[in-house]
Amino acid sequence: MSRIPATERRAALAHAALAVIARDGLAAATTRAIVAEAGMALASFHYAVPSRDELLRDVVELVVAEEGSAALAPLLARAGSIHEATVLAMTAYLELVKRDPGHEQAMFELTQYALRTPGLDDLPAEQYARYHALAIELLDAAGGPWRVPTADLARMLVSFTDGLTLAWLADRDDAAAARTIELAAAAIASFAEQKVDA
Amino acid sequence: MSRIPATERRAALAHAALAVIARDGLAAATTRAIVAEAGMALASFHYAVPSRDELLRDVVELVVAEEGSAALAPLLARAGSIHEATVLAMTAYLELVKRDPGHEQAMFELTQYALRTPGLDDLPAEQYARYHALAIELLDAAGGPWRVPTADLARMLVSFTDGLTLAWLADRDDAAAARTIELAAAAIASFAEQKVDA
DNA sequence: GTCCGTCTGGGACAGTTGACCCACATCGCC
DNA sequence: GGCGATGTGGGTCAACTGTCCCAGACGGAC
Repeated sequence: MSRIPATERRAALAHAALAVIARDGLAAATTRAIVAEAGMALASFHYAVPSRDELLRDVVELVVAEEGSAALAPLLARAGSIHEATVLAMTAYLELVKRDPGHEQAMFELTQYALRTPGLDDLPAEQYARYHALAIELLDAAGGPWRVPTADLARMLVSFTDGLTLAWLADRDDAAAARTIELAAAAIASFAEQKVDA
Repeated sequence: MSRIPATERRAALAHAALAVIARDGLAAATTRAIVAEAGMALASFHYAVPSRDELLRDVVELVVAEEGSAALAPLLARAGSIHEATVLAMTAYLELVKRDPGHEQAMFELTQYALRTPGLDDLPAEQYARYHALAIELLDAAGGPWRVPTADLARMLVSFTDGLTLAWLADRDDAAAARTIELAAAAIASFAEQKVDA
């Protein structure tokens, strides 16, 4: 094993941990499983990271940063109507989930774990603040102005996406998920300013 | 310890397990913690239940049955408009979550665990089928007929409730949750038949 | 009152876990 | 070319886990 600075190892361990969690679940993400995934010796773990929980904190931050900006931002540009844009964006997101369900499930597991763990219990609030901020960006890009505060609509969009994912993970019903997206998009589009017809 | 038939012990263990999971999380629900909560000897565990996973299956079924029918059904009767009824129902549900957040989080943890565990991975689909069926009942009771299939709307309602819960568990923002409910209720009410104005 | 199946309690087991320690290799710098 | 800081590897530790075993206590049927 070549010599690698501790900071790099720490990042590599976070990536390895995420891979293990996505594949086998959070419970299987033991220090041994993580270093095996990273191809390191067990001792490197506690040399690079004070504790397992500390590494999981890194993992959550990694997931939020990566998942958030990289995956969702570019989806909303084209498309004519707001309804269409919303459907496209949510469908693209669901495709992402379908392609790697474990990865998405890993996020939920990490959030639940963080909520239960002293010292990590501040993370979920941060995590969802990031999501909500991202949703605001998306809604702004999608059209607007909106008849209701964009922040409120953003929170609804995030809630909706989470619920959609959870339900699909549970029953893997592609068709039902698509119909739900259609409905949700219609609901969101109905809050657009210009759509008020009465 | 008085003599108790195995079937009763099994039920008592399931309740104890749920209590432990709600309080300390799924990871803390060891066989020892569960029997301690139930006030039993460790040996009683494997006398009453073949394995820990088998008990967790009981717990999921317990949660689905109890949570589902008992908590949500009676909430929707009164109220004038569909919008108002929806707000009332969702607010009541959120109150339930606030009163015992651990209980609600336990459900998510159990679902995630079941998805990862061979032999339990059929449970989440069943669990969500129950939720969806319950939501259909609620929507039927709330008013209707609806402009879209009730089943689709039900799935949206469940997704929405899950997402709402998840977000609130993460940031505990009561006011934001209330505003999200308002929006969601408006969205759902807009799918009511008589509300078509155009 | 005897007996047999049901239930109980304490103890034990092997396996796994997070954390740690210390002797050795390697690197950049003087 | 030596030297101190930085990284590595193997082995080890106590704690905890799910599961099991067995001797005994209790209950009701005869």
